[in-house]
Amino acid sequence: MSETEFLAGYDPAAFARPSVAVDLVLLTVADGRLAALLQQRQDHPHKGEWALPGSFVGIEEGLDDAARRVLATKAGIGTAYLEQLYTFGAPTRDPRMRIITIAYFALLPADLLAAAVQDRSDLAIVPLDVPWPGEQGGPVTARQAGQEPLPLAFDHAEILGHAVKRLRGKLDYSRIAFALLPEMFTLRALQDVHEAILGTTFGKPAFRRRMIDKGWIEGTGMRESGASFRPAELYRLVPVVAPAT
Amino acid sequence: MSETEFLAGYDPAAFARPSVAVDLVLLTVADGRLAALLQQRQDHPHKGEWALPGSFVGIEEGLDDAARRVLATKAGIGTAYLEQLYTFGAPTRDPRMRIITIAYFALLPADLLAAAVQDRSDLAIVPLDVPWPGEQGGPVTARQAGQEPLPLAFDHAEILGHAVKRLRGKLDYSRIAFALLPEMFTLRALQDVHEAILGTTFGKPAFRRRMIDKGWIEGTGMRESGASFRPAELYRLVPVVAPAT
DNA sequence: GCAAAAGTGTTAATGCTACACCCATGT
DNA sequence: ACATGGGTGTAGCATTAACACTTTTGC
Repeated sequence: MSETEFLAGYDPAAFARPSVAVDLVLLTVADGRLAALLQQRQDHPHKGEWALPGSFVGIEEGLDDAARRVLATKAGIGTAYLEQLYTFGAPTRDPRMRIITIAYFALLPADLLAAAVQDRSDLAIVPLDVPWPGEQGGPVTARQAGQEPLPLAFDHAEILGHAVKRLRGKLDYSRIAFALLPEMFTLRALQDVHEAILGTTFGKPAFRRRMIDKGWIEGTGMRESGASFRPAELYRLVPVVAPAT
Repeated sequence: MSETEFLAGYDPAAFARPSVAVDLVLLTVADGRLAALLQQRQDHPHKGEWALPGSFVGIEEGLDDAARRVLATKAGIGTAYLEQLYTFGAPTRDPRMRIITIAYFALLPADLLAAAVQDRSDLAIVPLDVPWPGEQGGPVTARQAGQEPLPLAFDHAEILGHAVKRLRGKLDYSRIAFALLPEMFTLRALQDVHEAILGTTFGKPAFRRRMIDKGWIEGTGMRESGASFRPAELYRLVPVVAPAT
C-alpha cells in the first residue's frame, strides 16, 4: 500500500476529539505592580466571574496564530511579546465538554495596554497579589485596590500562577523585561519593573552595573524631562544580532 | 437562564475539532552520551522512519495520564520522571489531518531503560548528536554509532531539540539529573551525567563542592565495589521537604 | 542654596576555579 | 611497591554586593 492510498483510506472521524482553545495571560507592570488583563464572562459557565481572554483554535489555524488573533480581537492589540506557556487539559476543567487549552503568555507596556482597553467595559487590568517568599505560597489572586479578590473562572488562577512563575524565571537571563517598557526608558524605570516582578529591592549601583554589563542596552544621548530634579538618561534596547530565547 | 439550562442546550458538535495526541521524549545518558528512545514507524505516513512514542489522548483522559500510558504501553516502563514540554500544532505537521500534540519529557537511568526495551524490536535507544556551542546550532540528530543519522518522522527532530534544551536549562537549578541515575551513585557518575548533557568538562573538586553545597545529596557510608582502585563513596538524593519546580 | 534623584568610584565580601597533595584499593 | 582514580586542602581570581560621594536640575 502506498502512502497516497493509505491517506485516502484514513478516517479522521474514528475517534472522539476534544475541543482545543488558547487562553492568553497578558501581563503588564503598572504603578509598580504586576497586573493582568481579565475579561468578565457574559455567559455560563462561570457567568460574571473573571477569565483570561481566549478562543477556540480554528481547524486550519496555527496555535500562535490563534493566540495572536485573541490578542487582536479580544484586546484590540496588534503586536506584543508572545510565547507559549503551558497546556492545561484536565478532563473536568470545563463543565461543558472536554476542552484542552494552550495558554499563552504576553507582555505589553502599561500605557499601551491601558489605551487599548480604555473603551472596553468587559475588560479590566487587575493588579495581582503574588505570594513572594516561598516557592509554595498560596495561589495568585487578582484584586483591584481596596477590594476583595476577583473570582476567577475555570482553572485560570492556576494558569496565572504559571505565567508569573515563567516571567520571574526568565527575567534575568532573557530580554523579556523590555517588552514591558517603552522603546526608550530610564534605568530607574527598568529597575522598578524588575522589583515589581520579583518583589525584591536592589541596590541602585549594583542593578545599574548588572544591566549595563549584560550589553543589552545602550544610552541614547537624550534625557527625560518634566522632573523637578536631575533628568535621567534614556536608554534603549540594542538590536539583537543572534536571537536567543 | 440558569447555568444548568445553559449546559443542557450546549452543542459540542458545533465546531470542527482537531485530534490531540501526546508524544514522549524519553531521554537517558548511556556510555557518556545523551540518548533518546525512538520507535520505527510500521505504518504510513513516514513509514520506516523513526518517531517519538505517542498516542492520541482519550476523550476522558488527562494529559499527564496519557503520557504515563504511553510510557507504560509503548515502552513498558512503570515510573519515570515526567513533565510536560511544549505543544506543537502547526496545521500541516501531520499529512493525515490536524493533529495537535502535547510533547512530554521523561528521564530514566540507562540500565532501566535498556531492560525495558531489550525485547522490543521496534524500539531503539539512539545516541543524540547535539550541536554544543552556540545557541543557534543545527538541529539535533539521532545516530547510532558509526552510522548515518536516522530519519525522523513529522516534526520530531524539533521536539527532540526542545527536550534537550529543557534538560540543559534545568540541569543546575533542579534535581532532574538524579532521575538519570540509580538510587545510589558516585559523584563521578553524577559528574559524567552533567558533562554528557552539557557537553562540557568540570574540574573534579569544583564539581564536587558545588553538588555538596547545594545540599541535595548526602553520603551513605557505603562504597562501590568491583573497581581495581580506591572505591568511591555512594551518595543518595536527600528526601525533599518543600518540593520546588 | 536646598532638596531630590541621577550617576560614579572605591572597597569589602563572596563564590568559584585551579592546582597540588594525600588516600585507599587491586594487581 | 605501583598504578589508578577517589577525596581534600589551599591559594588565586573573578564577579558581585554595599557604601560613600559627586552631579544636575527645579524651586
